[in-house]
Amino acid sequence: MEFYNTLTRKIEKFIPNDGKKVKLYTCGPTVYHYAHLGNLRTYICEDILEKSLKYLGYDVDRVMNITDVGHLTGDSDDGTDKMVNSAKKEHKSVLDIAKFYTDKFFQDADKLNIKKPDTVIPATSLIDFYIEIITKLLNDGYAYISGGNVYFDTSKLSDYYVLTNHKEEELMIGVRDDVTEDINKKNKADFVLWFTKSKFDSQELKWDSPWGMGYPGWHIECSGISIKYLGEYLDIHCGGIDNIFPHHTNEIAQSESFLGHKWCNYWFHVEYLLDKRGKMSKSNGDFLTVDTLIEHGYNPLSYRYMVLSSHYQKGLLFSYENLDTAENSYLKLKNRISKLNKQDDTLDKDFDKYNNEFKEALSNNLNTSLALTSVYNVLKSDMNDYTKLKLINEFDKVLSLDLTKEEEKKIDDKEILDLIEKRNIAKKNKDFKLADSIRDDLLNRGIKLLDTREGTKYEII
RNA sequence: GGGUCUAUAGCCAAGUGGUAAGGCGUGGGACUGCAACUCCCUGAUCGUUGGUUCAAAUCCGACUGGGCCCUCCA
Repeated sequence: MEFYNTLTRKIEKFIPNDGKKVKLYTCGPTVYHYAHLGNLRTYICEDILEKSLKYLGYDVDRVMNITDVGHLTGDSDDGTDKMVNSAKKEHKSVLDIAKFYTDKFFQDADKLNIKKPDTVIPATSLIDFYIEIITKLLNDGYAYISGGNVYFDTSKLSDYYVLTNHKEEELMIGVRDDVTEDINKKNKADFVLWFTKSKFDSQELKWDSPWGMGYPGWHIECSGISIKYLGEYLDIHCGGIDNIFPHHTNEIAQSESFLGHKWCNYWFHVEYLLDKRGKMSKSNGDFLTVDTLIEHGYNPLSYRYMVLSSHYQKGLLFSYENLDTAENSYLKLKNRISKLNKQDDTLDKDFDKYNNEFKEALSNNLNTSLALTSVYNVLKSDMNDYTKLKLINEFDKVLSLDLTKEEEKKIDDKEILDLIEKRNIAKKNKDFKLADSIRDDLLNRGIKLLDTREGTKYEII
């Protein structure tokens, strides 16, 4: 298995710390709003990573956090936590909001066949441990108190910028004009570990700490949750590319200073979903969600297909034209598969050959586009249908496109058959007007007639 | 300004030194009363430019275009 490691900026062979056991951490959602399709692209790719590792024989232990505290608002610097903002707007408590959006997130993920990680931890559940980490960092001289807050001192590290290759002198201050410089910091890159006083004072969630009532900084939760649930040595840490700096950079700084050794060997980052205006985000561009797809009549899995047909390291342009293409391809593919004969047969000797081709695609930096091609290659091969179905079922453990799942028919079969019979009589009498009107009426009800050599059949669309 | 990813047919995209997979669409044909479905056929010298090599889309250099990051973001 090889994939691109942001830490070394190379495609590398993946070697876990402990044989076939993989410790995988993924940054979870900030639950103050719906997840948009861009967010979900990352989770689809991470889902593929987890399932690929398992398919290739690894034992994966995966943890995801839920950020239910401490993320500032981005739309403007108006001094409220995003969670608090939403809570006020919707007249609910902060934790109610968090629960609502957490549930919604997993429902959406489920519609895209994204498996829920084994362990999902809300950030607010581990405050004591963050305090423990911060206390040690203070004692060891990696942190300092200033203006009532605890800061991480980045000058104590020789390679704070490992992940980005930045040079501190070259960094611009205040790139975004809605952010003001914090005068309590000793160094430009220092960041807050614990807030007791901040310009953002309307935080509702506060906890007692050795430094006073307050709340944790924006990066400590991932370090804390990861170390607590996956131990001191992490194999892979995932997230969207926007997390590389500062979030993941800061996680490395605080985690390794706390642990006293290298923490995580592989960093896996997923590129953006773009629209004509640039990246899709909560404050820019069209805010598209799974519900948007459904409202427009798309199968959510068509979006998954679209994501898989691209590569996680490439920006993917979202447009309805591209989605139409994906849906069309996806439905055609399912249709071809549904025509395979389901009778038992002997397993073809080429089973392994195609299975290995699929595994190689995954091993090759998670080449999902090639993995999809494997499905087409199987369909085109001269193996028997039984073997084809068996292979496609195996592939779908990773692809998760419901490739062999038949739609449920909830329609009165007898009524349809009667109408088909009526249409056939009309056709025989060359009353094409009546025949076509029956066909159109059924189509409007979502029933498509198929005139085949074996007679007229129908399918639900 | 610095960093990072990226550039293959109308669109998505494979290719990891030996003269361009696959999917969708388009056009043509078969099938059909007409259509849909299905099947067959159909397309590109790889952003530009130097270099290395017997040989480069693939390696090296320069340039150009696009995305993103530089304390909200997946």
